[in-house]
Amino acid sequence: MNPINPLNENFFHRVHVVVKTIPPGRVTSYGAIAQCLSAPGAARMVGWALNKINWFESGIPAHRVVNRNGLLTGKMHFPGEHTMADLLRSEGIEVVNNQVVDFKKVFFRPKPPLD
DNA sequence: TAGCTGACGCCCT
DNA sequence: CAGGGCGCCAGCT
Repeated sequence: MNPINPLNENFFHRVHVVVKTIPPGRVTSYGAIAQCLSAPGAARMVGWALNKINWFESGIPAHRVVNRNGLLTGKMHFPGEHTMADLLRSEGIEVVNNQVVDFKKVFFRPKPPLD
């Protein structure tokens, strides 16, 4: 394919792309995505980006994105209170007390779209 | 138009 | 050890 200009695309769009690359049964952190986009510290924006998208409509597995502690901080924004946890469990991820068990093991480090 | 907020992360006190 | 504050970038009001 033609060389996609990563800088040409808004940070917003890039976040969506990266999150989509997260395989089932794996999770990542906001900071990892932000850092992946060469924007360390912009982790806030990552979660904020997911908030404005229709994850179920866009097909973006936002439930696979948790905070640096492996805590399901974004679950409160889901329609159900345990929707996020339920989705993760559905993929084989253990979730206890709103926290991903063995977060380090299921942690997936996303790579830049440019590759 | 300018300012504020926001699903976080790391440093300082 | 715990709590509070600042920084990140871009969309909203």
